Amino acid sequence: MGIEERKKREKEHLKQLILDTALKQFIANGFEKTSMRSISKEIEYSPTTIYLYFKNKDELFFEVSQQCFYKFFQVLSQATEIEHPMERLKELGRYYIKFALENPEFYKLMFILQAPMVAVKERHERWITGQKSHQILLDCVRDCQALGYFPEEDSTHLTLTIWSYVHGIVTMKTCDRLQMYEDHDPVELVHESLEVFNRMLERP
Amino acid sequence: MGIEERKKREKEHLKQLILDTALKQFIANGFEKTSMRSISKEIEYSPTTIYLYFKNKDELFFEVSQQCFYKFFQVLSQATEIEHPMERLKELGRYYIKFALENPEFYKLMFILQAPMVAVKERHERWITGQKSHQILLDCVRDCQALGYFPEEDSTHLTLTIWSYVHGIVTMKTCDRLQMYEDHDPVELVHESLEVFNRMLERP
DNA sequence: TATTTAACTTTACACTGTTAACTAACCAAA
DNA sequence: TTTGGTTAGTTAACAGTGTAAAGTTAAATA
Repeated sequence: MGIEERKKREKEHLKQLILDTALKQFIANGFEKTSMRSISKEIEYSPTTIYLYFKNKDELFFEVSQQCFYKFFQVLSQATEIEHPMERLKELGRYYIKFALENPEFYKLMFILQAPMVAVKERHERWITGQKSHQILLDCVRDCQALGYFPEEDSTHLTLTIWSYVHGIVTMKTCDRLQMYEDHDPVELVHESLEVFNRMLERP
Repeated sequence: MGIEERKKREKEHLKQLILDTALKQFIANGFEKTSMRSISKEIEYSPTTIYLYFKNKDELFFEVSQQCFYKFFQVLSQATEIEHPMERLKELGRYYIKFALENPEFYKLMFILQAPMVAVKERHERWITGQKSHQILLDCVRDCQALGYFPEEDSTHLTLTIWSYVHGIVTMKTCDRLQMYEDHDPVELVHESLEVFNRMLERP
């Protein structure tokens, strides 16, 4: 029965087209200006067709965020090549910041906007994609501790603390709050601050 | 000419009523569900009346955010009583987190949402209320450095780094991203992490 | 060939921010 | 006292949003 197979393929294809178009408009215009109608217009289907493939806007953007997390994971994975865990930790920070500054709209969707989390909650699903990236950082922290760094700190709490800092500086930039430092270039501030933090990490 | 005085008073009164109502609905229902129309309904004026007092929604919520910053400033000011700057720094962190966890909608408006910053940009205005709170932290950091802590770090960069951490952990909680740590209570995680960070700060 | 099913569209509802045109009250000058 | 202008507020309207319900059309099955 190849017909059903073909139909299933076509359905999957349209679903992917919706996702790709959402992602595309999202990069181009941001979350606020990407609507069910604007997506439907671009793919030349009626707005309500999207609802045959996604429960609602939250679900759609949850799945878009999944794709972002996949890219994010790939970027962070680059750092795993570095052998010395402390160097790897610092490189992870740099890759994290690089990704966030280059893809601010992705970053907001992944870590700030409510939409995807609403979907997670309603599905009673675990936020696996997020956890996967987090695991890279956790492993690195544990490797550092095995070498004597951060003795007696709980690895989970320490990981959260490091992640929070990076998340904080990046969010500050992405949400335009570094304007406060009037005579400083925001991007430069981010990098200067990361260096301060790295020095804090390395103190014995 | 007392008549004009009275009229001016009445105008000011209505403007304040709009602001208060916006703030109130904001606390109760959050930004998303607070609309020009919902505010106008509560104060029993037509929706367009608000536009006689505020240029648009961004301006209105910028002014609401100013009020939030005032409260925020007052909370942080409590810490200035503590004499030892290192103790004061840690207490500032606790007050910061307390404020953010108790007023998540305020916090989002102040540090995450675009609306108020759009207004700041259009006004070509300086973000003074934000700077005022920041100054408390900066002063404290400088006092710490005067006592020999964090030698050779640029005080501005260091302040930004500390602020970024606190902002990061708080944003993680406020934006529901601590769900990732499935078997942990989010609020507990925040406090555990703050302790880790405080220990990092105190290392000589 | 008749009936069911799947894929999609049309229509509609209840919202949103915002603009332009209108109205009614008040105040000052002729 | 009447006229004209200003002020404060309203109504109507536009263009947009997410989404549910009902209707359509073509293909698959009995």
